[in-house]
Amino acid sequence: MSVRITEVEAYVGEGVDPGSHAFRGRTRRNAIMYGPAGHVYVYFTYGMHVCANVVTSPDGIASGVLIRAGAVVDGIELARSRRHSSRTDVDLARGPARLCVALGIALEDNGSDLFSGPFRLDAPEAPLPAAAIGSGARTGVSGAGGSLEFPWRFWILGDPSVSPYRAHVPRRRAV
DNA sequence: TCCCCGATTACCT
DNA sequence: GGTAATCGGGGAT
Repeated sequence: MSVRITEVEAYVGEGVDPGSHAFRGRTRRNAIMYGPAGHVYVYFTYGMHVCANVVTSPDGIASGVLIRAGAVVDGIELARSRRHSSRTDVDLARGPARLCVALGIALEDNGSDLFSGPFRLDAPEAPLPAAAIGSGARTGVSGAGGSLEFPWRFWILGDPSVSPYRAHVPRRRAV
């Protein structure tokens, strides 16, 4: 099956981007981010969800682009069977964890190569004009990393498969 | 070891 | 619009 990617977020590396898993340096979890570009960095979060990034920098330098949402292009029956709780087709891959379920991306796919592994990334048939792409603060990232200091969320304007923007500040435990 | 909280989602009212 | 679910990462002790 395939999706057309409609929303992404960029994360760069060590000591530069406080929203990045690699901000504090290399760990077992983020090791793939430090590898060569074109590999998939998959991580587990909230005790139940999996999200996927494409590594975008040369070997030794950490970075990644989180794939946040997509619209199913082919294989919609398969996507529906994987995303049983999805009420509408537009929600099948609307959100980073939902997208992984729809595409069948699991933790064990961490590190897979987009040029030789089970997943592939194609260029769009026709590039979108810049005016069709929105940008802003990243979703769900606390602190400065989630502010407009790092306006590295990009989405296709008006596309219904783009995940809803959460403007609220992450909850903080009351004193 | 302990402990807080997260690159979220589904389901409730 | 609010919140429970659920567990591993990694900083703190």
